[in-house]
Amino acid sequence: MNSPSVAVNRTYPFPKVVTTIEKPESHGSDSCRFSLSDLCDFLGISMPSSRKNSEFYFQHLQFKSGQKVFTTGQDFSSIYIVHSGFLKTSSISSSGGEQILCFPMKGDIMGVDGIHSKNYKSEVTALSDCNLISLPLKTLILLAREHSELEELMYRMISSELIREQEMIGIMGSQNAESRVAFFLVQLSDRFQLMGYSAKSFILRMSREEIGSYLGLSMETVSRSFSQFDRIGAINVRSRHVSINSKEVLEQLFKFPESKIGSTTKSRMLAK
Amino acid sequence: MNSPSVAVNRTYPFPKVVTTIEKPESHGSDSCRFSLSDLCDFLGISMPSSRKNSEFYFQHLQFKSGQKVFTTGQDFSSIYIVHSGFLKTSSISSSGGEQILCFPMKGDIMGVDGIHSKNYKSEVTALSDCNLISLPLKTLILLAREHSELEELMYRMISSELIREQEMIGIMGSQNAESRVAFFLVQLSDRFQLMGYSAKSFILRMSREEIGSYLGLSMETVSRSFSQFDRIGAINVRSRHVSINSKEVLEQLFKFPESKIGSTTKSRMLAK
DNA sequence: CGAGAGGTTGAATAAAGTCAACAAACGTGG
DNA sequence: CCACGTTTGTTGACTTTATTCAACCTCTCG
Repeated sequence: MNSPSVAVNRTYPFPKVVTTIEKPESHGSDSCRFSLSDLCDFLGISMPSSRKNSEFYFQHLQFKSGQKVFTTGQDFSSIYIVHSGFLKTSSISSSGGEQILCFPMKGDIMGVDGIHSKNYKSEVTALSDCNLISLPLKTLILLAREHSELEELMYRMISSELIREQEMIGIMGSQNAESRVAFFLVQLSDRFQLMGYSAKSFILRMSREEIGSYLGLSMETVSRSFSQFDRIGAINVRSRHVSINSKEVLEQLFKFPESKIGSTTKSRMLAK
Repeated sequence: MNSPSVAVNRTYPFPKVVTTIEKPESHGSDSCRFSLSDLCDFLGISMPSSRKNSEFYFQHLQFKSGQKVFTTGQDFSSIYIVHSGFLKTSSISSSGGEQILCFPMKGDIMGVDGIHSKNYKSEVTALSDCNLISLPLKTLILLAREHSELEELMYRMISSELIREQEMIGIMGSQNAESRVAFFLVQLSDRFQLMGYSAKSFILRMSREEIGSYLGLSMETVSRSFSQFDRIGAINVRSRHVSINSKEVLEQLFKFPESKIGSTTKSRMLAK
């Protein structure tokens, strides 16, 4: 609970931001400590009655754009919650390629895959300056025992991650390129709305290549889909600036198609 | 804790097995009740010290091939552990198609996606006669509080599910058809070995179509890949009977390829 | 203002999906 | 136990889709 963001930064230096690493003391001390009451507040749950007056602190870490929060194989101890900012989580495939798994933002949980074998299976990189809350699993479990609301929320957040991944598998398994890109835009728009930002107009924090990896497509295909959506008037894209003119059209594009069914299968379905 | 498998069966009848549903009492009572000590034994953990002499039972449910364990949208209360048998979990996509998510077998956990909003997001169907242990979440949480080994195992099992799904996303996002099919075979072989069955020769419990859905491929493509592997001598396939001649070759097929990188990306990687 | 990273677009290619026809396996009842 | 209908799996020919490659554009930021 001492020397806040330094420890993390030092372990996984990132070229671009080396110069900014050595002055974490510039954060006010209250920007590095996050009380239990702050946490409960942030998560929208009540304070545990048993700790109403306890001074209990979590680490509140700051990351610059480009820095890694943790990397594949690193020893696990904490899960992280995004307080602000945008990130990407990725895993390295057997043949060395990067696979983007998700783009965490405010309220998202990260690092759960580290629980299983006590080392992270994925890595997380900040796509913008970020504030994260570090929740050591041991602490969390102890707190959960005396605060069932927190306990339930933990399980629900993890379950929700699982559902998100299931949805992703479904999309990758059955949707064509345009439909995937439409899904991405709708998902992002919904997310921004939930965070209180504009659902109609936003800036992409990730590159076309990262979007492609996330969706299982090549960068060129993502770019072409964007251009196509722009052409039909559903959106306006100008490099990373996106505005959505018709979410309905995007939703149609997302829900309608469905390739890869196999025609034998299809005709047999109709046969009944 | 009464009328064991009936309750589940009655709620989700499956045409094919209707005749076998009405006699669940034929199971001996000890085949329907599964003590805490049995559970700990099965999971490979010690008994909680606080309950060394407690008579505590879980439901031990039997399902016939084809029956559904739970369906999408159904109220959540329990997670399930596979004691024996083979199953499939699937979700229905927005356009009505079935997406297979995994093929649970001995030791696997099912239903975690139900925690988030108190109703299951996927559905589970038995592919063979099965024995499942029903673990009501409430009970499990209470037990976990007084038995940290169980608590840790719970978290680890869920985390492991998340990792499995991440791997699946990686494969769907970046591997070609043959490589996916090779992965499927290797995974299955490993799994059988772990359960003490032959890793070299086994019977597929699922159809080509189900494999295709699982891997994001059409049935025809799966069939062609099988034939191809047979042709090069890596395996022998005869309908659902598979024997593996060279796991090494399959592993190569799985690890090597990697399409969908995008050539622009590729040349830029080399440029550095 | 210039270099380099990031993004777009067209043309060619490869990969997987589609359609169709057939074959093998299964199981049900005569 | 065999015959027949149904379901499941295989294979070839063709089409569609997305990737690949290459050239060019455009932002950004140092």
